[in-house]
Amino acid sequence: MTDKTILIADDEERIVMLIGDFLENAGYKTMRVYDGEAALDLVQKGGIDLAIVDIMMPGLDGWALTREIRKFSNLPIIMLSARGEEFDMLEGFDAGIDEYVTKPFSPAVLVKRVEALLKLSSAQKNHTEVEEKGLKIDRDAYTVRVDGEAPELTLKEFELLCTLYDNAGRVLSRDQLLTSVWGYDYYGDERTVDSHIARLRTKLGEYGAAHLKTVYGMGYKLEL
Amino acid sequence: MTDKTILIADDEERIVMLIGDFLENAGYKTMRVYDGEAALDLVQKGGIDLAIVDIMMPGLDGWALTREIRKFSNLPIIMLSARGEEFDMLEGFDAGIDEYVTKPFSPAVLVKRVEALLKLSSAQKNHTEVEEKGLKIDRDAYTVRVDGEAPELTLKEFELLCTLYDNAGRVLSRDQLLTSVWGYDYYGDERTVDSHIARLRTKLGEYGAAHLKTVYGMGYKLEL
DNA sequence: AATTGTGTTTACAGATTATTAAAACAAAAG
DNA sequence: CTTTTGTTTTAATAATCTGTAAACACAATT
Repeated sequence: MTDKTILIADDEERIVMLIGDFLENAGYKTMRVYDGEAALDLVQKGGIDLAIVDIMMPGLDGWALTREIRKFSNLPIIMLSARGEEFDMLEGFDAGIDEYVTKPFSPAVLVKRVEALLKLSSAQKNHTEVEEKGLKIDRDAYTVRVDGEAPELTLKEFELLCTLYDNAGRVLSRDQLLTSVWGYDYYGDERTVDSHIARLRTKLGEYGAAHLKTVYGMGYKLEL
Repeated sequence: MTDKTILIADDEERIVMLIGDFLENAGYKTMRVYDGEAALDLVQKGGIDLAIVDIMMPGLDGWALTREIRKFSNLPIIMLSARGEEFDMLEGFDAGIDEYVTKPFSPAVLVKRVEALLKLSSAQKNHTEVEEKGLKIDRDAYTVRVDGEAPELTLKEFELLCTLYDNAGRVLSRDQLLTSVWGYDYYGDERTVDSHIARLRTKLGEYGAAHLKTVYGMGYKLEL
């Protein structure tokens, strides 16, 4: 099925349960938390495909949470705002949210938004056929083109590259890469990432050497 | 640059101008109308690549307009809805709209949606217009021609080939192939697919060897 | 310059996955 | 009923991928 995991963060337990159940009925997996810190934790761990966050939360509120997430990820974010709450939409979109929904809302509408947003972001990813300076990824065909070449990548290499690509320009730690590519329950050596990076680099040739960068003490990043 | 023409239909002049200017800045041509009838006229005349229509319009409203357009065209349509009209959106997707945006919205978001939608639909078109060299399938006659030869395929082989053909360039998992060719309720060994692929490959001769590819760890794909 | 922490490279065994061939099974045709 | 044809399963073999380790290289720190 869809197999997408959606994070719901709101301090009103009632709301979280309502949304959560509805989304699960629609075929999504959900993770439910009641404050911003917990949400941030989970997003950092990886494996989340979309987040629904309330503006008003104790501690880390919706804005702050969004800002934190945007430091390392392009995760689609839907913001929940209560009617009457000051909500400057322009500011919101600038801050990095992708959608917003005002309470009260019909859960069905929310599900539609979730679907639309997931479709949108996956469509964007799929159609990166606009030559990003030499690198072209086709997620349907599982192929890569770089500088006219079409190197044969293995599954792990391909997924690793996709993850780096989706977060292009951002440094990803080995741990983040492991949970993103290998899964959150992977137990194994962090050097594994190094090996695959190495293989990727050689397979991507000159482009790999130039754009797949190491950040000493931090991890790796792909610069487009 | 892009050279795409976008139709904007809304009775609120302010909105039309706002969207229009923004889209033109983004490199699109725009046509602006203030009611449904005028919009329908222009679409029928042709030359429109995408339409943005408001739900609330005098005369022909957004729903009716969409329904009329859908009678003769798959034109990508983005629906604008005012806050509070949210419930109606559910029907929208069924009625044939491709995207929706709630007012108030950030113009930047709208442009993003337009881009995504145009890319999506142009990709779909490309797919049907691709000239298939080498492989020709006649679904009525249940025959295949490849490199001048006309290999005799069995039913399963033929259907398997059709499925791969319809998704050419896309990797399909064994599971996807099983449900597509054998039916969703098929319970059986995934290796079955392998066997048929093997036979297809030999029957399709050189073409099969060259174009019917296996993606390690994922499944199979047909490259035209 | 030596030390320590960190990244790279290489090689390889074990694990996973795919291919092939053959046999078992099922359905249709003669 | 037998034969033929098509389909599925199984098992053996082949190909390939992947994680780890060890040696090496490089950077930062003292």
